[in-house]
Amino acid sequence: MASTPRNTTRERLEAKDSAILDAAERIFAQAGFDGAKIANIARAASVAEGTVYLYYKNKRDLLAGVVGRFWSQLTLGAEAAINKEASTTDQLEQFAHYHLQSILDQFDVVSLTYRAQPQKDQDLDQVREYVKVFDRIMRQGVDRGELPPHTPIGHLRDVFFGTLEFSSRTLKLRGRPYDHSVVTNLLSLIVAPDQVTPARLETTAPSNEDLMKKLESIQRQLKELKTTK
Amino acid sequence: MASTPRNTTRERLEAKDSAILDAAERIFAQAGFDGAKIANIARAASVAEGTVYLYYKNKRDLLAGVVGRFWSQLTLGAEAAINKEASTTDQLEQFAHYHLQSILDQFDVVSLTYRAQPQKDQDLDQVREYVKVFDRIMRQGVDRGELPPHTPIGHLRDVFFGTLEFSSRTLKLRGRPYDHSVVTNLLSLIVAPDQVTPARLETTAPSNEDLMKKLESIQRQLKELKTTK
DNA sequence: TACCAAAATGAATATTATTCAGTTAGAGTG
DNA sequence: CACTCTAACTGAATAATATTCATTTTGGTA
Repeated sequence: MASTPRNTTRERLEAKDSAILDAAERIFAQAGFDGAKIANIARAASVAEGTVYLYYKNKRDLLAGVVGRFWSQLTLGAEAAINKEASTTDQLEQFAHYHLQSILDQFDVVSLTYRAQPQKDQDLDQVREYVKVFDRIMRQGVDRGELPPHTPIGHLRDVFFGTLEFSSRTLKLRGRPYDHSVVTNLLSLIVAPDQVTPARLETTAPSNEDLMKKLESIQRQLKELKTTK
Repeated sequence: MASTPRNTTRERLEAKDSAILDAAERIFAQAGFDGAKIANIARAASVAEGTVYLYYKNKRDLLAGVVGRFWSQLTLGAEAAINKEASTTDQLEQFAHYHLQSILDQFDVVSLTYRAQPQKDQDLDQVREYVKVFDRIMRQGVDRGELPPHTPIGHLRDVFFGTLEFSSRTLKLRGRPYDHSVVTNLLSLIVAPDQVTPARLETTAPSNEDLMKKLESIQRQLKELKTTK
């Protein structure tokens, strides 16, 4: 009952909790929610099966622990990756880059996030914290006058995270690695056009080759018209 | 062995399959994947538990059946909801409206989609079919000259579906109904600026971009001519 | 009608998440 | 240091449920 209870007991408990989460993360990521057996997780963490249930109410709660820790760490990493002195555009790019890279890197854990939020239960708090990183950059951008005063931050938040997540799935599906054009493209949509060097949609200015192709197409259609007539 | 085997046996089987899918959809949507018991689904479909396994290899396969049917029907509905004569912008708006409305309406079934795609297995074919609706509109838009020739359709596809899906989650989370501003906002990002805002003043000599626009306009007029014949 | 294969049944089996009665460890106390 | 008491831990027992399979039913065909 010391007034400074920084005893080793707490440390031991936290270490064990950590070991369980480590094992669970590895096995969940590898085998998926259904494929992961509590018996295997317990063995990997060097504890008895029953011990897992002293730390987590059930399998789903254990998953929530894994996923929550993941997003917490992601939030820390994001804040480290963003230079708060930089322009809004640059900060957004830094964040988008960090986010896409991270969710590609740990795609399996990210996928588990959906299993952890059964329908209408409240979101994981840690995910909500992470999302606030975006809101902060945007609000700062408006305050600084680098974004229009009526910027619809809420809408753009869904554009930002939705696009990056779907892009990551597309890249994974095609077996492709990180692709920065995804980030460039997204940014050109979100921030005012004149703040991004390349044109909107990263559409390169039409080359003479493009013009020629278009002309050939028109020529073809003219020929068709003439023959149908 | 009739050459027209439109016997009642096949119909009976299909009706039973349908009944099983109906029951499964209802119970999966209501209770989630884990909460849904095969026993309940079988009872709701008025068949024995074993019968379910004559139609589907296992519970996950049954879920895939439910989800696949859902996206197939969505594809049909989308094609009916889109006026192929309308401008690209209008078609996109029709599709976005239809999509957002649908995934809000049947949010629970949509959520199940993720369970049906275990990690690195190939996507559900029916989802891929659905996505093609977007690609078709965009390709048509480029061909018609209503979109720039280098429009990054692949990227924009992720923007489109990612944004709408995340927006639907946000709306559900907040207990909000369908909100058309989501669609408007998204479209203003995707379609070329000059289709939403007035063109800027051009004081410089005509660029390739200007030439291209002129050509595109001509092309559009030619197409119209062709179709009116 | 009799026959046969396909379809259907549901009790039995197998797999696992979860519980709990019993055991161990280690901090506090004299 | 020995003793006590509680919190932490254990793993065999339990419960829930997905899946199987030996048996029965059905419906088309000769």
